[in-house]
Amino acid sequence: MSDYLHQEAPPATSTALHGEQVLQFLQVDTVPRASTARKASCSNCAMRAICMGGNLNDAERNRLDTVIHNWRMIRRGEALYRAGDAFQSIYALRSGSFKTVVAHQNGCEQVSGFFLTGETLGLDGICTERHACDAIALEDSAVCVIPFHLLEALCREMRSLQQHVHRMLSSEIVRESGVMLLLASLNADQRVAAFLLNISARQKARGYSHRELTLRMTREEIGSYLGMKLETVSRTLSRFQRDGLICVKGKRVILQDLDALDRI
Amino acid sequence: MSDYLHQEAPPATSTALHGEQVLQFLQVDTVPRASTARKASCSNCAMRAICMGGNLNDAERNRLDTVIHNWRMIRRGEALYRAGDAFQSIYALRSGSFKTVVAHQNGCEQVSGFFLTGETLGLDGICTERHACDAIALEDSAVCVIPFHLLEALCREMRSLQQHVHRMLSSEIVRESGVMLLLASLNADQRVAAFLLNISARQKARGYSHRELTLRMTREEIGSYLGMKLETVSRTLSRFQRDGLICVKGKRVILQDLDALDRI
DNA sequence: CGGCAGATTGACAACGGTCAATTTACGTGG
DNA sequence: CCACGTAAATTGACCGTTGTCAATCTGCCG
Repeated sequence: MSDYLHQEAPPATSTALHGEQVLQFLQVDTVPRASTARKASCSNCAMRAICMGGNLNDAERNRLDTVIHNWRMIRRGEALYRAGDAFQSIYALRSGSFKTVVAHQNGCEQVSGFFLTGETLGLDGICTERHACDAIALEDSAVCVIPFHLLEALCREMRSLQQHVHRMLSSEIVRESGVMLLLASLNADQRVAAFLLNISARQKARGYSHRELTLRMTREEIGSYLGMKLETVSRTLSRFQRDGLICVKGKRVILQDLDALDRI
Repeated sequence: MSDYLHQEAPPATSTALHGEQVLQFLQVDTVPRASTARKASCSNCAMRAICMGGNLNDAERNRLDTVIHNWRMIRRGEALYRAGDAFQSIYALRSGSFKTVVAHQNGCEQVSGFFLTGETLGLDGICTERHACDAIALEDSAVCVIPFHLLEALCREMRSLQQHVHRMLSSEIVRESGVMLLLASLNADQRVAAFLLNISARQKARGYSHRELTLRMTREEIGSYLGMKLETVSRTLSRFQRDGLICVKGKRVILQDLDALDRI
């Protein structure tokens, strides 16, 4: 159940973030200024273990630094990019969270993914040189800007980086297969349970609590992602609460019985 | 509507296959022998315009030939690879068609894609070094075997090939986003219409008729892919026929009113 | 404190699922 | 070439889950 929505292969070093690293990370995060661009550095980034440079050594990470020139702040509700925008860079999420939204001519649109700290955005733009969806910040967020042609050039020189980029692309494919499975074969209860467990697992991989979640997205956005109406999401969460599986307080959800959720 | 299921960016040279190319292609196809391995060559392959070497020049294609050692016949119903198999190669579909199936512990499984001649299989295996799904031949088929580590090595030397591989991976991501949109926001009629139009567009890109389709998969497989039951697929096709949109004769479907299908 | 977006809950309807009965298509062997 | 057996497809009747519409409640921010 929990891996239907599997977002990303869990990092080999899931030894979490503690003490100094978190502080350092938060310092960066607490200088929010919309649209600011600043020098970014992988070498001393708290996310380096689970981000782009996951399987690189120090020397390699220093080379990666040369192509990651800066980072941007995106305020809640603002777009990092929009469908149709020219594709130039991919983005490593340094702090905050995003949703991606695919739209269709007739006006219908759907949330195609949620992205948490350490995950990578923008891969959809590579094939056509234009982004295929909107990426909207769910809270004030910071992203590292990685110009893709520079990354490609470096990939031609560094086997380890090339491998990482290929794995990143492939794991996005596998993640989406999981969502397809969820949408095509699970009922409403199972979808919501899978969603909660998926967020939980991703929080855990980042060293945060996997039992206390803060859902930054609305019920409507969850529903859109899961292919159901917001009322059904709300009803399902309420029922889970009545049954003692979770405790819901608005956007805060505590998972009280992970095993039972997994068995749904 | 038609691009919900968009499988692959339409090839720049959609000038189709004619005369000699098709004959040559069919010759290859008519030497089916299960599990045979033979020398493959991109340079004189009928699929070269829409396959791996799409944007390569002759010299580059010759270099690509050095990593594509052979091709394999897979009989209808047999697996090219199975979930959990060690990942070593990706596969270019030379003739025939495949379905990919993702499974889950509790026994439920879902068709995650259909692959036609010229399309590429196996990208799901890159991220974990193991395949994430089964690939099953829907008819006797032939695939070119492309050892991925050799392809990666060549990508480090050839910018154009590197770009092609990245685009291929990215377009698989975009394709799956389209399926997610379909599964989450369309009703049964719209899903079936989108499915037919998608197959039609892909046939057209390969120089085949886009009005006369031969659906090699069963109603159950279509239903699995579209997240609905086989009875609903069957009923929907029957109704489309009653309304004069299509003509159904078992696995043969003629699209009589493409515009109306698109407007559903 | 007021205004508003977001969330919850209820009543009812409808779309698609389930179960079952036939019919059709296909591959195998006589 | 036809007969048979099995898998696939079609169609109908009925039911349940989820969507729709509406009322109400909660929480946040100016």
